[in-house]
Amino acid sequence: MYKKFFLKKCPLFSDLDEKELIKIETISILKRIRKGSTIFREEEDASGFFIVNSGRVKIYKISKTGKERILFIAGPSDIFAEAAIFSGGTYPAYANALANSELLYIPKREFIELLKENPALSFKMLSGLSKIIRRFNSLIEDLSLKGVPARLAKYLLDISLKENSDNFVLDTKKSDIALKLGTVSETLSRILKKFREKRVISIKDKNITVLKQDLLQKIASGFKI
Amino acid sequence: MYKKFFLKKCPLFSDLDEKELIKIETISILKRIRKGSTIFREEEDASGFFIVNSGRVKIYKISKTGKERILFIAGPSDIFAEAAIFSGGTYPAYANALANSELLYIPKREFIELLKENPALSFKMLSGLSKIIRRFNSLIEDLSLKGVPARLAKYLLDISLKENSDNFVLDTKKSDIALKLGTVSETLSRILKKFREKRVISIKDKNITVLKQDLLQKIASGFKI
DNA sequence: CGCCACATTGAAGGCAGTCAAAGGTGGTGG
DNA sequence: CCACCACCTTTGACTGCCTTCAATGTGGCG
Repeated sequence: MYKKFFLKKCPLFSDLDEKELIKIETISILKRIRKGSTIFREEEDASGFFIVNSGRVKIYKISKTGKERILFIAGPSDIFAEAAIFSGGTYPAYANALANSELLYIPKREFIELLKENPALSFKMLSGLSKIIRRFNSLIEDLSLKGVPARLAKYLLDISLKENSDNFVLDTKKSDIALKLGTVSETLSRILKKFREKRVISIKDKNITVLKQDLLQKIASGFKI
Repeated sequence: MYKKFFLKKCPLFSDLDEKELIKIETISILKRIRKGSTIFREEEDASGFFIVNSGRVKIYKISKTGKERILFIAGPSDIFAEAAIFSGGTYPAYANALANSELLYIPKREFIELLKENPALSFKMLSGLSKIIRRFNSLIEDLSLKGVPARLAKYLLDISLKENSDNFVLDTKKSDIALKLGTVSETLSRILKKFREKRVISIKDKNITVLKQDLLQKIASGFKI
């Protein structure tokens, strides 16, 4: 069936056998979410977690002053809110669809039942959760050790690495990239301009070419340009 | 036996029964670490994880510029480096003893064997890991949404809550507190001075009294004094 | 007493956020 | 097909927080 195809692509379930997959498939629910819709809010009761089939979902916090901080943008085959279901009964952040999205919803109650029956699944999820810890760890490092130019440099290098090319097109609007980097669009704009002036990159709209990868790497590790 | 007593206090194992505890006890090794000693370095092979019996251990990163950023100070019954053993084969940070410390070391290989034989253990650990994720989540929130005065206010409130008193003595030197709050001692000094001037707290050396808890709470959530 | 580590204070400078305004750019409806 | 609108992006000016550097203060201990 349709859903199983997506389950297989999710690292959390990638090692499961056919029988286990079918079980998860049966308890999961396919949800179509319209762009801009809120999937859940912070403090809301966590009734389950999600896997992204298609589209993009932003997971974010809002400060008392109304400022938004994106923790994570979940794309196809990413899962989110999975930590919520073990400890605490509420979601720790907001989730909102950046595009029309197709999500697989796995209800907490049924999934926990499943875990109890399939202990091997627990072990696999341990590794999944510790990957999240790694990601948070690196996010903390980024936030506390580096300034915005370094975070941006790292972000660009990451894309360049993933696309395996010095030339790539941003798939996110710049104001969202800014939020993801923990800054605002104005600052992002200025720093991109600086990078361009220093001939570190060339940029035309969303089209970016890395001109000096070595320098960009130095900037990513804190070097001031 | 001696070791089991500490295992029980650790949230990760709090749900385990007697038999499971004994098993972990048998594979664990008691280590005495002298103040100032390095327990492991970033990128080192992760051969296992630790539980603090007594003493204090700082987990920190070092930036390219040599700046130190404390991620976490582990005290009695805290565990650290547990995420390292599931994903990635190396430690993601440095660990150094702030005081003479007694640690319980749980070797990775044996522990994984144990998990395979005792699937229920995995399930219980899931909840432990997700608690850690919650903690990271709140750390990220602190770092990215708030300024130093707010972080300091929260830090003081946390201690006050833990000690269950408006009056307490700092057990850490101020320059280390500064690092933990992601700032430097000069800034910490200035903000403490400001708090004192505004009569939010009174402070004499390491002795602090919270005078206006409500105001301190407002500061912790972003209010500017 | 004098050293050492830690703490405090002052002055200066930079990074980044906010506010405001002026370009784009794409989509919609007339 | 064009005009308008909404949204995004860019730029400028300003402000404030925090860091850095440097100097001074303080307290413990040999």
